[in-house]
Parts: sequence; C-alpha cells; structure tokens
Amino acid sequence: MATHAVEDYLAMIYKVSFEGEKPTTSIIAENMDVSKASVTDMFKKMAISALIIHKPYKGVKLTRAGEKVALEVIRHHRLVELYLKEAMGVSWDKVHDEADKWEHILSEDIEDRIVEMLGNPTHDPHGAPIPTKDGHVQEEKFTPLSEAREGEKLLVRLVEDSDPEKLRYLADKGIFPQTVIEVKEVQPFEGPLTLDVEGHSQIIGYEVSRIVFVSQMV
Amino acid sequence: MATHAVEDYLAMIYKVSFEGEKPTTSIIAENMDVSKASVTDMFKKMAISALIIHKPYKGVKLTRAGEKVALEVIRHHRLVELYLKEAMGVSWDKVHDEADKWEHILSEDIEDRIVEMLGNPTHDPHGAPIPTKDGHVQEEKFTPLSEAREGEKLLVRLVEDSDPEKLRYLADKGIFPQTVIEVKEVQPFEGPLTLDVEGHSQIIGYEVSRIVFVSQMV
DNA sequence: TCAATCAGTTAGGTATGTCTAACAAAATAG
DNA sequence: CTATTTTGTTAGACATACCTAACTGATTGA
Repeated sequence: MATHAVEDYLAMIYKVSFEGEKPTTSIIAENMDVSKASVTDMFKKMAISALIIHKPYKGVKLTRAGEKVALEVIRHHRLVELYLKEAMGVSWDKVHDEADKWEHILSEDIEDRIVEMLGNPTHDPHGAPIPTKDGHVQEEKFTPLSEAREGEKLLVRLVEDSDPEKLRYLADKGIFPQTVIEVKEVQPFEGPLTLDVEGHSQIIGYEVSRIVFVSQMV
Repeated sequence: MATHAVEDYLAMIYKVSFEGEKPTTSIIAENMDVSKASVTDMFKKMAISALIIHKPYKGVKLTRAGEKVALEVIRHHRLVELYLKEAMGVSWDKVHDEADKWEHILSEDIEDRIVEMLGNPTHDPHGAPIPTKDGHVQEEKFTPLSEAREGEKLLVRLVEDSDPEKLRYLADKGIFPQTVIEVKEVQPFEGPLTLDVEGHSQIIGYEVSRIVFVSQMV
C-alpha cells in the first residue's frame, strides 16, 4: 500500500503530465511545495516500488501500477468534491482543500455509497472528469478562455480548482461549468474580457480567464 | 496542534479514566496495541506539551488542555459515527472503524454541517453521549446487562462499539440503545441470559451481555 | 522484610518524510 | 565548444512514531 505522501506525488505526476508539462524533479518540487532534495528521495523510493520510471533530466513516467494508484486518488478526490458540494452544501471554492484530506482515508465501502448517492457521476464541481473504478478517464483538452476571440459563443467546460479566491470571484460572475458565455470584447496586451453571461454583461481580467476552459458552441 | 497519534493517546487516556481504570503505561500500551516503550516516549512528549501530568506507577492525568483535545476527538468520532449511520446508511458495526479515520481530518466547517444535518444530536449510534463543542459531557454510568437479575425490566442505554462481530450479533437479536428488554432467566456461573426483546424470546451469552449497559425501567 | 514479580524507563535502532548546503552533471548560450 | 546557468543528487540532519533488549525501580506476598 502506498503511503499518503506517495499517493500525493503520484497524483501530482499524473496531473502535471496531463497538462503537457514534463514531471521533472524541479517541477514536482515546486508544485508540491517541497525541496528538490525531497523529490529526489521520493522518486528513488517510488522507482524501487515500480510506481514510476525515472530518467534524470528527462522527467518521470508513471508505470501502469503508478497510474492506477494516481487515478484512484484522483477519483477519490473528485468524488469527494462532488459529494461535499451536493450532499453537504459546501461551496465550490472550499471543496478542494477538504477533498485533499478525505481522498486518503476513503474506504471502498464509503466510495461505493457516495457513487450511488450521486447517481454515478461523471464530473466533479469544476468540470473535471471522475476516473472510473477500473482506472480509466477520458480527459478532454479544452481551450483557455484567455485565448477566446470576440464574437465567440462558448460553453464553459472546466475551471481549475486550486485557487479558492478565483473560484469565489467566478461564482460571483455566474461562471461555472456548463455556463454559456458570449465574448463581447477582448482587450489587447493581456487585457480584460467583456462577456455576456446569461444575459448579464461581465468584465473579467486576463489572469482569471486563464483558469477557465471552454469549448466552441456548435 | 496535536498530531494524530497524540490525539489518539489523549482520547484513549480519557476513555480508560472514564471507565474507572488507571491510565498507566502498561494499560495504555495494551489498549493502543503498541509497546510500553512507545507509551513512555509519548507520555514524556505529552507531559512537555502540558497535555498530561505523569506520575510513574500512579498513571497519568489529563490537564484541562489535554482533556479539551480528547473531548474534541471523541466528539468528532461520535458525530461521524452517527453521520455515517444516518446519512450514509453504514451499519452500526462498521461505523467505529471508519470514524477512527475521519475523526482526525474533520474540519470545523464540516463538523458544523454534520451537527446541523443531524439536528444537534446528543448520542452516537451506540448510545454514547456526544461531547459539546465547548468540551463538556455528562457521561452516565450504567449497569452491565451481565449483572442483571431475573424479572428485571430494563432499558438498553449503551453498547460498547469496538467489536463489530458482537454488534452484528446484538443487532440480530434486536438489541440497540433504547430497546426495552425483560430478563426472563439468568443461568449461574456466567451462563446465558434469556430475555424478552420486544415480544421475542432471545438467549444471549454472558460474554456478550458484558458490553450491553442498561438502566432500570421506572 | 526481602526476594520475586511486575511496571516502567533507557539505550539504541528503524522507517518515513522532510530540510539545507555542497556538489555534480546536463543543457544552453555566446 | 566551452563557460555559465540550470537541474539534479548526495551528505548529513531533524522530527515523529514506532520497535526490541536490557535494565531499574516499585509493589507485594510469603
């Protein structure tokens, strides 16, 4: 059984890889907020346990076993996020931090009950897909709203969940997964966007627009 | 902030004291399933943190600070047990082990939500009182069913929660907190008891009867 | 009361997961 | 193609929470 720390590293490696970055010692250290020496140690241990393959300067790659653990942790995390929101009424900016604690102690039994209560959900409150029990996800790649052009009619698909402040800000503007938005104006030099969100005009900054991912409306 | 391990020790010291035993190195070691040397180490650390007062061979005493932490952990444990049963449908023999994990990660926010959802509950599924937020309990002392005499009409008040097998057995017989039972026959030499449980005749062994606590019906 | 027993502590180790400081090795820029 | 910068590793520590084995100190029973 992987320790909590190992579970965290594996999930982070998965996320970084998915986002198209190389999961190197430095990048994982930065993302996990630990020293590079700690990551070197951990990579060594995980390589011995055959959870990763480590090629210095080339980054790390999850083995099938490592990926399975990573997806299990991510499944737990996303299920708990949704459960907290739907069953306990926790606001979407707070569910991430809570889920970070719950993901490691969730038993099979409780997991199953949550799945049943939520009716076999496919996505968490931020629009991220929930991996299946047998370790599969189809994570889709969406476009960041920061790259949108004037006149586009877009469907919000996913919002990055790690910054509670930004999530509260977006909730205020009525921007959630499944929200339809129209891009009215895009100012140059990483300037603000003027949007139509369900009939209301909203102006949001470039920095925030980078955590909102959208797809074109057909 | 106390570590998980320290929280566990404090809660155990509280429970042992409450049950009238002296929380000595040996007894805590036995109850926590660790070596006596580990307990000696831990007592030292907790004494330095002013959570306990340790007099070798005389046992340990919680300071007000230590008691506060202990009651907080116990509050979490019992609230979670009830939540798991009421909100998630977990059977009463399984809630204890789950709650052992949840008790350490429960945030104030989630605790408050659980309290509200359950309508300010006073007792867990085994009949144990839930300490208040400000650290008070009125734990009542009840008589073990093993000491009952023939002809007595009794109200089940509490069932010890640590042995799932026995809890399943008692559930089978219809014995829960608030159940009314009549003692039909008591066999000598720690022999079985014949009971009337809500109109059904039930025979239970002495060993099991020791974890059921009752009070006299008025 | 004193020897045997039981309880408790000390000493020295292990594993996990961190850290800083010093060093080595690879990538890159001129 | 070498020098600088960046990246990664090693060495040596520390804290937590355990362990076993050896020892000491208290209690108690004959």
